[in-house]
Formats: sequence, structure tokens, C-alpha cells
Amino acid sequence: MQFINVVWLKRDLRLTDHAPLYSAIEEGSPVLLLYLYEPMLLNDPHYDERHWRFVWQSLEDIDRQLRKFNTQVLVLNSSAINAFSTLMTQFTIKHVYSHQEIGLKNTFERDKSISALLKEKDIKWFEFQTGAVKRGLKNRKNWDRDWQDFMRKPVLTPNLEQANWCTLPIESEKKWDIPYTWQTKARGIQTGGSELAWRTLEDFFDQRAFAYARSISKPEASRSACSRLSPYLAWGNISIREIYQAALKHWKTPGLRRNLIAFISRLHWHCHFIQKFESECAMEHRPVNIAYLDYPYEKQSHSIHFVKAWQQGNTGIVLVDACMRALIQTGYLNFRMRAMLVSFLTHHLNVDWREGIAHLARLFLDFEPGIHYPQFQMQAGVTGSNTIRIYNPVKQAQEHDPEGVFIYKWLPELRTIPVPLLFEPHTLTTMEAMMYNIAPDSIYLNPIIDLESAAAIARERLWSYRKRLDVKKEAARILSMHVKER
DNA sequence: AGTGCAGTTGACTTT
DNA sequence: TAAAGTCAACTGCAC
Repeated sequence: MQFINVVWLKRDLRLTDHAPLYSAIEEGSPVLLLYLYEPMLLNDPHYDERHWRFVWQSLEDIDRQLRKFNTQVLVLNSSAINAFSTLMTQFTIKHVYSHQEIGLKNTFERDKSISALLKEKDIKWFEFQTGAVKRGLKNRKNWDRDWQDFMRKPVLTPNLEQANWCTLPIESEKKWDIPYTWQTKARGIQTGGSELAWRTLEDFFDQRAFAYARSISKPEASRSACSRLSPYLAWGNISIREIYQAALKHWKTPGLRRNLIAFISRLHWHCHFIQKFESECAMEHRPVNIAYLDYPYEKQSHSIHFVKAWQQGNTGIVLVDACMRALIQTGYLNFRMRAMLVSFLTHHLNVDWREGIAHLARLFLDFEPGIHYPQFQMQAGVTGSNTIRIYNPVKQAQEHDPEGVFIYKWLPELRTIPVPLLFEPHTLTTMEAMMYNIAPDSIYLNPIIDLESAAAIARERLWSYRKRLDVKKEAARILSMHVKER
């Protein structure tokens, strides 16, 4: 049987700055590129069709680049165990190469079973660091410096010309029909693939980044002034190091410096949070601060209506609903508005963060487990260490969407209401509501909660809970683990 | 010109 | 990456 090296693609769907592919090619044996649509993930509530479509588009992009080498990615709809077992009947696998996956428990467990399988067959599996995130890190000593060092190292571009490509074995991948809806572009949602990742990057540094810092908090302006690289980063169409080094190239451009500093600091936070998740992955199932297991959330039987209204963008709070609807349609929202959505669910509605986390994961095209969990918990206030942020959706709208552009766009039924009444339609009199042509049973005349009293109650609940001794003790423990030591 | 006062601004604290 | 409250300093204005 033919010897091959398997390069197992996961959330690293690119052919540049790719250490596993680089090493596999260097080794010399024929290379097989493998991607698995795993039933375990297809059925996971964190994922949505939009993700698998993005992955498909990314794979198509890779195949386009591979065409001149007369090869393509082997795509299988299969569990990893089955896929590797099948491959082993066709080939003698010399090595397996992949990036470390800092993911949910299910992928971690899957990796452990694959590791066991490969070990049993005496096959070496080389796993490479993802970005600046270190596996099994005990503390944050020198973490910042190491981040810098990693980002400044030259990118590892595999020599595709030199590669020895393996002849694709199995007919099986052709038997499997990729759903039609994955193969059509989704209107309003970003399209996957490295080519588009690089076009987005260039367009950002050439045009959009000039407005970055001043627009980042605004729901409408952020959509063009932010980089929009997040899904490409999450699915690995481009590496964080490639983005970092591209940013540095524009360092001297007048008017860009401040924006680049703001942008690069966020690249840094990207790894920081994934590192946090890697170091304390139990946070997928419980609050980082274990004292919050007893937090007095709304009973599920009661919260279910709140959750539904929140999920559908039907709460009657204008900016909250506009944000959720934008997210459903486009898979994107700027950071501040994401935080506000979590704040509203967990604070105003007092719903357990675990009842909302998968919903946003499904909607975020750029869903990244290692960022999603720490961020969601932090915003939900269950870390016990970061300050509690209860966003006021009315104030946020007045400050960041003063003309109502974003709200009108996503809640067209309110187009007749002028600013500033738009921000608080429940204050309209019956006469005014009629005048503006708002249906008398509109949720916007009668929101699911009273914003002010809900915020006051949440403030009291959160701050009094934080005073508990067990909360403070846990907070101290967490701090010593994650905060940078110099 | 100095004084009293309402209203504003910004730094800082509390929740 | 919050919001509300407190307080001192400051401003504009009337007398």
C-alpha cells in the first residue's frame, strides 16, 4: 500500500501560513488533504447551516487553488474515527498533521480517541499551535511577549509546487451530496474562502480602516469600518499572523496609526480569550466562578417565553430587536451590540446564560468557541471579577444610532416614528400611535419588560450576589490564573 | 465689580 | 466594553 501523509483540515481552511501542510510537504511522502463534515458537529446546537456553507465555500476556494496540481481536498461526511479507519484500509498512513483545535468538549474528546487510534497503529500525529495560543499553559508569564514574537515570525508558506500529491482514493466523497443550500450564496451573509479573506483585508487597510476607531461602537457604521475579517479568522481562511503582518505594512500611512493600534489590540485579545478557554475549558458547562452555580436565575418554565422573544428579536425593545434581526439575516454584529444582547438576556430578563449561549453561537458566522464562552460569561457577570455592565438599550441607541438609521433598517414597521420617539415607542400615547400608524397590539407599545425597573432589579441582584464570600474567593483564584503576570 | 445662583462639566465612586 | 450618583470647579447671567 502507498505511504501517505494526511493533513487534517479543521478550522484552518487555507493553504498559506500553514505549519501542518508545510511540514507534511517537507516530509516528502504523498500528501492527502482531508476535511470532515462530522455528524457530531452537524448536530451540535452551536452550529448552523451558515457555518457549513462557509466551510464549503472555503473548501471550494482551496480546490480552485489546487486545480493546477490536479488534486483536491478529500471531503467526507463521516466521523473522524470512521474516516481514519477507512483511510487506513486504503493507505499506509505515515503521519497525520493538523493544527491543535481549541474547541468544545466534543472535539477535544474526538481528538483524544483519534490520538489513541493512531497511537495503536503506530502513526505519528503532529499537532501545531494555533495562533499564539498555548496548550496546557499554567500561567501567563511572558504571554504578551510570546504573542509579539509569534506574530513577528515569518509566515510558513507551504511550497505547493514542490508537493507530492496523493492520488485521491475513494469514490465515496462523490456519492455524498452536499446540500444544495450550502452551495448557494446566502444573501447578506459573508462568503467564505481565502481569496475573499485577502480581498477583505486589502479593502480594509486601503479604505475602511480610516474610520475604524470612531465607528467600532456604532451598529451601522461598524459594518463597513470594522475589518469584517472575523469569519475568515474563525474558519482559518487567513491566519492571525498574516493579518498582523499586513497591518504593520500600513503603519506609516497618515491617519491610520491610531486605528491600527486599536485593531492590533483586538488581534491580541483574540488569542487572549482563546487562551483563557484553553486553560479553563470547564467553563463550557459551568460558570468560571463556581459560586455562580447558585445564582437566582429565572426558572426555566418562566424564562422560556423571554428566551423565545429574545431569540426572535421580538422583545419590544427597539435596539435589542434590531440587533437580533440583523444578526439573523447577516451573521454579523459589532462587539458592543453583541455585549448588549447578552446583557439584556442575562440581566434585564434574568435568564441563565446557558440558555442563550448556543443561540448566538449559531447566529455568529464567526463563532469561535474560545472567544464565545469567556466573553459570554464575562458579560453575564458570572466571572465575579470583571465589572458588571448593564447596558441600557435606549441610551445605546441614542448614543450610537442617533439618527435611527440602523433601527429603521431592521425594524421597518417603525419607520413612521421620528427620532427621538423611536427609541421609546412605549411612551407614545394611543393618539400618537394611531397617528404614526402603529398597530395597537404592536410589541413596541408594550415591551415584554419595563426597562428601567428591570435594570434596577438586576443591579441590586448582581451587586448583592457579588458580595458573597464564596464569589470573592473564587474570583481571586481565577484572577491569579488568567491575568497577565509580568 | 462683586455676589448669588442655576446649570454644566469632569473626575471619581458606587452599584 | 456600563450607568448612576456625588461633589467640586466652573460658567453665564442677573442684579
